[in-house]
Amino acid sequence: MKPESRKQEIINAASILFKEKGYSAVTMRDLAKAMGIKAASLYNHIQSKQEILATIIIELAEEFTTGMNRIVNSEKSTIQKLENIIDLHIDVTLRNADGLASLNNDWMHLEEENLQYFEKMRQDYEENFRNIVQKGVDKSEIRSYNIEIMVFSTLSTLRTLYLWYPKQNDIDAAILKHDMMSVLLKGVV
Amino acid sequence: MKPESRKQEIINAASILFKEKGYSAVTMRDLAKAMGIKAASLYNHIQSKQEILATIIIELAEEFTTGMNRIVNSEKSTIQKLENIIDLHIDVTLRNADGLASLNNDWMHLEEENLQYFEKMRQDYEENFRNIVQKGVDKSEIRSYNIEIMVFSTLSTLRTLYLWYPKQNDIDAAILKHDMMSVLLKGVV
DNA sequence: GTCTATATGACGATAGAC
DNA sequence: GTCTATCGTCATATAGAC
Repeated sequence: MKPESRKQEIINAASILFKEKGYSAVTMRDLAKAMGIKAASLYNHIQSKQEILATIIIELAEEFTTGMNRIVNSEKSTIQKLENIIDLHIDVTLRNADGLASLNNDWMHLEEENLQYFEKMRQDYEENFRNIVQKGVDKSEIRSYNIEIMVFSTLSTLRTLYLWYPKQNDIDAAILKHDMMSVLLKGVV
Repeated sequence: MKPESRKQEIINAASILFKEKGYSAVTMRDLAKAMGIKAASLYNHIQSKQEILATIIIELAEEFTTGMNRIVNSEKSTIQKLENIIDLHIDVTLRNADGLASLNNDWMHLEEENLQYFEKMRQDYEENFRNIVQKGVDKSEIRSYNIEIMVFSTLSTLRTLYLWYPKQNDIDAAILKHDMMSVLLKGVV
């Protein structure tokens, strides 16, 4: 275990609570109680409740953006790119499943610049995904069903991994990746 | 247009607001403003904010339960049953996409009996789904990937339809059903 | 770094006039 | 059926002692 800063401990505790009840329903008193301190004491480590949410979401969104950019710029086949995207989602989910709940369900409570920044990253991510699938169809690497439905279907599954994976006790990450690729790609290839 | 009761108008307006910001972040004052009246006036038609949430969610959950029971008790092949489940989700989504946001994201804010009732229905639904897939694998009607992953993947996509379908302008319901079946089932059959 | 005390405002909901 | 006025509670956040 690396020693965690008090701020990071707060963010981790908040991620769990936000996952259970959502950002708006979690109070600073709830969070303080989970940390074993009083609400006022939280403000020695963080500036606001909003800052906690932004830290959780923006960090994760940037991970996805970085990962997707690397995949897009790689010289790989469409199938390999899709495999890398599945990999990316599974890796992030394993590392921070709790935070992904906020990214998926509470992004609309971000304020101003962070909201715009997040929405831009999400839009770019989806567009990159769509372009990869489209190019695969053009090159006859994958079947030509409705592109939107293929993109939507795959992304829905990957985005919901955070809800499902922590409930599976004894499934190995490597096996998960393999089976996930089979199920998601066999419908497409 | 059928004439709607004032209560139903409130529930419909609430469904839209809950979809946009989530149950906890929507105030009775927000809802009243959307209706063009004052917050206090809402209470002539509904008993509480909680009652609105419960009405939205329980009604939809019962639709899914009824539909699933009919499918389970039918004498059809596994493939046909899966097609019927996809049909069910698309039909409910077309009829009440806004309400499905609450069912998916705000069920944890239900209180007492309604929370238990909902959780029981959801658990039964997933178990019925899993049993249909399992039986299909046993009878070699569908491929034997990891059952949990197939169930999770399909259900994730169907449950997220409410987010995606309203954004697609000109896609016909029949075409949607057909392509959705292809994408979801070809990965399985 | 945590505490007590508190400022300031918003929340869900009710009472009673019209 | 809608209004104004208001109650009691809880929200985020700050000030300042220890």
